[in-house]
Amino acid sequence: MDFDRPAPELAPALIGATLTVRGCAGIITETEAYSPDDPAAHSYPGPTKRNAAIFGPSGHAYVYRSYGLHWCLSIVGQPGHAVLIRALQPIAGLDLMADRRGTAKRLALGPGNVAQALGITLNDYGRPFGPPEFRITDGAPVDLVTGPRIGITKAADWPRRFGLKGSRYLSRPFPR
DNA sequence: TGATGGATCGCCT
DNA sequence: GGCGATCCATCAG
Repeated sequence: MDFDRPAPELAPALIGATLTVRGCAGIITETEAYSPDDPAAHSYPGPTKRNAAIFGPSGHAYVYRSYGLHWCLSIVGQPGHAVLIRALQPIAGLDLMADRRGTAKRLALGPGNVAQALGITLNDYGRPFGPPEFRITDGAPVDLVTGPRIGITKAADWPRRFGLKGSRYLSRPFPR
């Protein structure tokens, strides 16, 4: 996987890839692209202490807290570019995920749930993807669906949400 | 130095 | 479908 590219290219490329984190793994079914020219992106105001990882090397994790209580995981592309992981189809470590989630349903649908299921916290801020226990591996080519983004107020209608076509493992359906 | 407002989720009706 | 929980970087004064 070549991470060193703009988010709008990297986000669709990640769909169908497998994300492995410390014994848990899932197929990436939903992503959103955030580029530095995007008013909704955390990198939009330029580098700060909080978003420093987005301006660091590609293929690293950018972790942030959402609404004061959820962790969310993004993957850094070119400087200033990041891709939010919004949903996974769990394929390994289901018991551990269910344990962390407190339920066996919707194990990793929605960015907050993905991070919770995988045990992602600020400890993983800036961590590189690559080692066996923390990596992303390419999947077979897949069909995609595209739509407006979720949960943001600025430029929400930019078609920068990507999903695995026909998947049951989406945080929400895509509009037609 | 204080106020503000999110790349959300789950429970309640 | 509507709302409360709860943190902290950023911005205004």
